[in-house]
Amino acid sequence: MIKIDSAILNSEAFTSLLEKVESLTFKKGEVILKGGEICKYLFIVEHGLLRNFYYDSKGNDITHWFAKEKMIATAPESFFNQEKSFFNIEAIEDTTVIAIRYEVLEKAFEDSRTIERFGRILTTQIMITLGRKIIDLQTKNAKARYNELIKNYPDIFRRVNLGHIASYLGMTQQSLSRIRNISVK
Amino acid sequence: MIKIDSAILNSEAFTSLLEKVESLTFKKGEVILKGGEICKYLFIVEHGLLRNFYYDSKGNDITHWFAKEKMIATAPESFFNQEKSFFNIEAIEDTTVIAIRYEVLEKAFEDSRTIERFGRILTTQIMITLGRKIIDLQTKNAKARYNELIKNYPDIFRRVNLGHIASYLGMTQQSLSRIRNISVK
DNA sequence: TTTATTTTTTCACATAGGTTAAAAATATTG
DNA sequence: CAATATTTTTAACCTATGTGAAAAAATAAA
Repeated sequence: MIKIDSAILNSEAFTSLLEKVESLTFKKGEVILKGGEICKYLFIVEHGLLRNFYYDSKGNDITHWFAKEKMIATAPESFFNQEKSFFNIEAIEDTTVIAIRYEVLEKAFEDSRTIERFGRILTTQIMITLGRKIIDLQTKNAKARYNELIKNYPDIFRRVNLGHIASYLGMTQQSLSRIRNISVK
Repeated sequence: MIKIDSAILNSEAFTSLLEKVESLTFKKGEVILKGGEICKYLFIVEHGLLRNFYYDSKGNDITHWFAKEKMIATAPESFFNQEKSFFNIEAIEDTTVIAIRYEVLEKAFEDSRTIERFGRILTTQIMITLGRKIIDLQTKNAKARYNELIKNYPDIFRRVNLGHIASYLGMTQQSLSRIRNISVK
């Protein structure tokens, strides 16, 4: 989950980019991107909550990422390489986003050094965040991953149902339910 | 494991950057970066094999990444943010690298649009690769992760000992040994 | 070679977490 | 408010993988 610093959001270069972006609204439950489509947008969430998910080989719905206010949501591989998406994106709450088209962002990278730099720093930080998630999955058991999540995102359990959180953590809903109840007792 | 396209390696801007980089050689077994230090270099492997690893909460040595010829090795968080490293890097084989200092790279990002773009594209592709590894850890069992690895990196078992590969795959050495022998029979 | 060292395999047993199914709780709708 | 749908919990059982220890095999060193 990547937060964009408001200093950047308020910069001149970013303001100029903002003139070329779209403001979109999604209803709770709405699917914004379906697997197989090419992801046209990079979203920055203004209000609400998006979920990036995919179907594994057995057809299970697996949450890959959540994006709440000020966070970014997209299907990275599809968006940045403009190829068919493995991921789906849906709105878990009524959500408004700033939606940046691929061509607009590429153009902004051409035109503005600041934006290109922002893009590089952003992907760098996403890279670091993903690295941390790999470490968690590689070395922590289910309970430790759960504890990590509530430490970093205490509000998530109020906003997202258990099944989605469980798959995000790499476990079944039943396991998450069991773990969390043992934690309380 | 990220490969750098030779077209980029041969570009003018990159050639100019190459004048400011260092060529370093490491002996097999040599530790190049210790956890707690600040990672000064981004390495591009010319010959040999580097291993990026860390110690988990129980003190186990966990492989995070391998980098063979034309691949990149660094401690991303430490290098890009110039903070103390969680990761260690060691040479698994006698290895020669192109070593780019942080200040040199930052300067190159300032001076050259091409290099800054290269940096952005590079971190984008690393981001995508890490995303794939998360999917594997989240949804595949030990045997499927093993099969995935031999499909993509058939030579790795000749160059790296089992324990390092096992921790990279998020399992014990004994499990990997068991899995691979069942696969054969 | 022979010996020492490192790496890999094997085995018996333990356990975290998966599976399936059902019950309970909660939310949504007419 | 009753009826229906959705989400969460519980429980019994199962399986993949971990654990600890040792043997075997491979590799390196003397």
